Amino acid sequence: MRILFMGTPEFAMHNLEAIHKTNNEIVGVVTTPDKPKGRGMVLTPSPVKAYATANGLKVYQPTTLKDGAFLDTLKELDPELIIVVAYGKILPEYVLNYPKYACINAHASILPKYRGAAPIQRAIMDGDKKTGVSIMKMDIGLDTGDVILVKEVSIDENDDFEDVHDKLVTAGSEGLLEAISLFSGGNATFKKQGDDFTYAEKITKADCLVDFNASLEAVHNKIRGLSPIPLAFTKLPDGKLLKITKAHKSNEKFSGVCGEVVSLDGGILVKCSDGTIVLDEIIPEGKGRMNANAFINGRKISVGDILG
RNA sequence: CGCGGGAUAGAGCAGCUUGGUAGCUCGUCGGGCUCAUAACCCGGAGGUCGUGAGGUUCAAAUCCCACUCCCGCAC
Repeated sequence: MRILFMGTPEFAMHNLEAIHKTNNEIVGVVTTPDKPKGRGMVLTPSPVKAYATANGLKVYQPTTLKDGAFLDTLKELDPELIIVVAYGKILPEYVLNYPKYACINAHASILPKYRGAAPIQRAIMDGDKKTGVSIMKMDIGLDTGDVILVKEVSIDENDDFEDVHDKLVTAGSEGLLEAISLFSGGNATFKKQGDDFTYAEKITKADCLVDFNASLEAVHNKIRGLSPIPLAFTKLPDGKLLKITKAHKSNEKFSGVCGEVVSLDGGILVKCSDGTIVLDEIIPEGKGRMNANAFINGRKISVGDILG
């Protein structure tokens, strides 16, 4: 099958790789233009572009699809199926309607829950026990298309964003390959999503600030849902930022106020409303990641300090 | 040339402002105490202070210059 792939981040890159390894023909790869990124604002290609380039696939990086100029490229490549995974741009109707089969999209949630930008993080932060990848036929709306199939994965007690992300990459690749064969066999079916939807809002800086007045469960969910990127953080008494990369729950109870460092035995133990969160690995402002003991040994924190 | 921090013992740091060859916490090794211990006590090993047969100086981890690498923020 002649496939046009559209995507940008790492998640999409892995899906592209999975499809590329099958005998389907990838007629082109569309990704967002290179952007100045990172320290020094170096122009950096997207993970999808990096993979495509390394494997000799044709890469297209239109600034916009709205002006219709992309239609020429579309005609030239003449894809039968367009697969979109986290591309980052809204597809105009002329693109959606072009391919013989459809434009399909892999979205990292069990639709209609968590439509939008940050489905994985939101699911973990909400304490969900499972999530999944939905393969849908795209329409004009945001993640509103009819669902073709869903692959579920579990969210385990201590999974962080990266763990779930990796599970979803695998599930997503399987789902896409399955969908491709459904289309080629003429067996694709579509199911309306219904009205019971929720949105997974983009993660903001405010979402990343840990509130130790919340429950231990909520604090733990936030930390793991945001690790290893963008990372939950709190503030040290001197106002410096302290990002938290790994933490676990403790049943020990301490007296004190929420956010207080109640012990340094085995990690940085911080009191929450109904329990104690143990910070295992952190990133102090201006430093790299280090385990809690290293930070403690460096005499940067002591019992009684209030975080937040 | 987006903003900023950093490079000192295996790890995390102090010392640099007011130059005089290095210190703290942990780990590690040996010994002791103990029924026992990741606890406690005693002792030891371990550092070209990122690079430059650079500059200044009687003397540089410390001041000046160049370079390399690492990291945080922002995006």
